[in-house]
Amino acid sequence: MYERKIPVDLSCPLRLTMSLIDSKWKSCILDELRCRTLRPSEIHKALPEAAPRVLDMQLKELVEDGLIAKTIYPELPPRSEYTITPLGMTLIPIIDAMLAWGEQNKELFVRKYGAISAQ
Amino acid sequence: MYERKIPVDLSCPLRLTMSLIDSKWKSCILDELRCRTLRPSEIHKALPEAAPRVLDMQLKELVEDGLIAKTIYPELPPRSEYTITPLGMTLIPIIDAMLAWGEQNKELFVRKYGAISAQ
DNA sequence: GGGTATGCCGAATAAATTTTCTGTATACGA
DNA sequence: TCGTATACAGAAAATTTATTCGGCATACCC
Repeated sequence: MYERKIPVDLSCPLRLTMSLIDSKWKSCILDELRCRTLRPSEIHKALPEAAPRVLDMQLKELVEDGLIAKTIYPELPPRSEYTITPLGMTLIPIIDAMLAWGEQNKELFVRKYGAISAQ
Repeated sequence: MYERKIPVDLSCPLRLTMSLIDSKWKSCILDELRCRTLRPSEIHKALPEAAPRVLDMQLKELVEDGLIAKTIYPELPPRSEYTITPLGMTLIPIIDAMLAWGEQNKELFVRKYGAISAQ
């Protein structure tokens, strides 16, 4: 993946948690997998705005971090599935809180930035 | 600040919330200001690992987003203070949840990455 | 004048992340 | 043989974010 040159201080619990989910699509992936199993192609369909390569990389990192699990079936054509792990499930309340916050305060920022806009 | 070329879809509530706090130090700044007013120099002291220039920029963005407020006193030498706003306070439960999660699962990732390490 | 302290900010550089493009592999069916 | 579908991954380019460097302004004190 990416070799960091500047280490991140993961002894700060806030930054540790952040580091696991603050890539562009990780929180969305966890949200998609919260209560269903999806194949890679289905995840791509669910998040069409994401570049497929990035989705693949972030899925791999989520697996490495133990937040989701991957099952590979020895079939042809190849088939695999992603599921959220018990550890990943413990992040869902945080995802939910962010979803709810965004929903509640949406109008404020639509007014400020437009529905689809720059940060 | 930074002019984005690729717009972010803020109509997704999850990504909207994320976009407000996923810069390197924003969540830490909100945590520092959660129950006290701090001067810029005090924020720098509280987060010594952050490059001062970055902290300044992220403080400015947090003000623009209405999550913190800045008071400038017309004195010399100049003095100013940052406070969290009521809107910013509504994010504190999310910060808290991430703090608690990181605290609870710290050992898992210390084993994996070391206390201070790459993502 | 020279040093301190405060708080900003422009610009260049460096690093990290995302995006795009391309290529691999396998077997099925037309 | 050719096209389809599935899934994965290397490499370069583009973009975004972070870092470093240097500078500005003001008034105080020595």
